[in-house]
Amino acid sequence: MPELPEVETVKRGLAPAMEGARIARLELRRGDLRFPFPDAFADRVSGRTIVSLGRRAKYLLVDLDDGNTLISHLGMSGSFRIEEGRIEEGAGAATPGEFHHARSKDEKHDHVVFHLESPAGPRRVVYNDPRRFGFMDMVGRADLAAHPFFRDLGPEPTGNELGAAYLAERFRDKAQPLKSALLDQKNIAGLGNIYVCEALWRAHLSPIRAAGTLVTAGGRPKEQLNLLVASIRHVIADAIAAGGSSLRDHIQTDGSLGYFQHSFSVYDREGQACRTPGCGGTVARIVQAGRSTFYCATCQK
DNA sequence: AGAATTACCTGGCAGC
DNA sequence: TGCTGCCAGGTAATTC
Repeated sequence: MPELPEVETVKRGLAPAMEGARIARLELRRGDLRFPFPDAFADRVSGRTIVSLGRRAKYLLVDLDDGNTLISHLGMSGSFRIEEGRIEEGAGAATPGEFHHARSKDEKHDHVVFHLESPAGPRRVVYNDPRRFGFMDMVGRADLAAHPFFRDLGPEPTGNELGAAYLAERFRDKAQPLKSALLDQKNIAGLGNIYVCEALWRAHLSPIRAAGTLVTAGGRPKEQLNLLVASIRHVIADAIAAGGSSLRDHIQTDGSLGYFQHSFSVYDREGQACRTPGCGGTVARIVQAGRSTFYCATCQK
C-alpha cells in the first residue's frame, strides 16, 4: 500500500541501480496499466540516460537526459524489483520446477521492464502490478507542475510549506470530517488511509470531527491544529526512517511497509487496546467515505 | 462548486 | 473442498 513513505523508500532503493544508467530498452508487455501508456512511450524512453530519481506526493519521478520526466504511480499493488545481469545462470537449480512455477505466476503481472546498461553491468528493473491501479506518463520537466496529476496537489507533509496557518486556511468553515480532509491530496499531498489514521491518533483527534472545528472564528489555527501538523510530520518521518532502516539489509523496492507496520497504533488493530498511555480504550473500526477508519473513541475527541 | 459515491483491478481469505 | 463474496485502497469519473 504505497503511501508517501513507501514511495520514498522505493525511490531510495532504486536510485543506486538507476541513476546514471542508460535505458537500453523500455519493454512494455501490455498497452496500458490503469491508463494507456503515452504515445510512443517505449521509443521515447529507450536510449535515454537517467539523470536522477525524485518523488512528489506518491509519484516516483525519473528525470531523463532529454529534459523529460517519466512519472510512475504505484497505485496500490505496484512494485519494482531489480534483477542483476546473468540471473538465469544457476538460479533456482535446487528446485527448478517450483522455482519456475513461482516465477511464471509472478511474471504474469510484470508489465514494464527497464533494460539498463551501467558501469556495474546490465540490469533489469521490473515493474509488477497485479491490480494495475498504477500508471505511468511522461512530461517535460518544466511542465511537471502544470500536469493534471500535479496541478492541484497540496504541499508535502515533510516540507516547510505545511503549517498550521496553511491548514487553518484550508479547513476554515469546513464541515468535512478530518479523515476526509486529510485524505484529500489538494490539502496535503502524500497521506493515505494508514497514515491519516495514525496521525489523528497521535494528535488525539477524532476522524469524525469537522475540520473547521480546529480553526477559530477569526480564522486562526487552534492549538489542536498545531498538534495535528506536528503529528503528521512525525508519523511520516518515522515511517520513512523505518522503511529506510530495512535498506541496510536488502534493497527494498517493493512498496511494502518496511518495519513501520509493526509500529501501527490504530491501523488494522480493531478490538485491541489503545496504546495511548492511561487511556484504557479499545480501537474501533468505522467506515468513512467507503473506507476503513481505525481510531480510539476514548482518547480521540 | 464542492462533496460524496462509484469504477477500476486482482489476490487473499472468511464462511459455508 | 470448492465455491461465493467481500475486502484492501489511490485516483478519476460520475453523481448528487
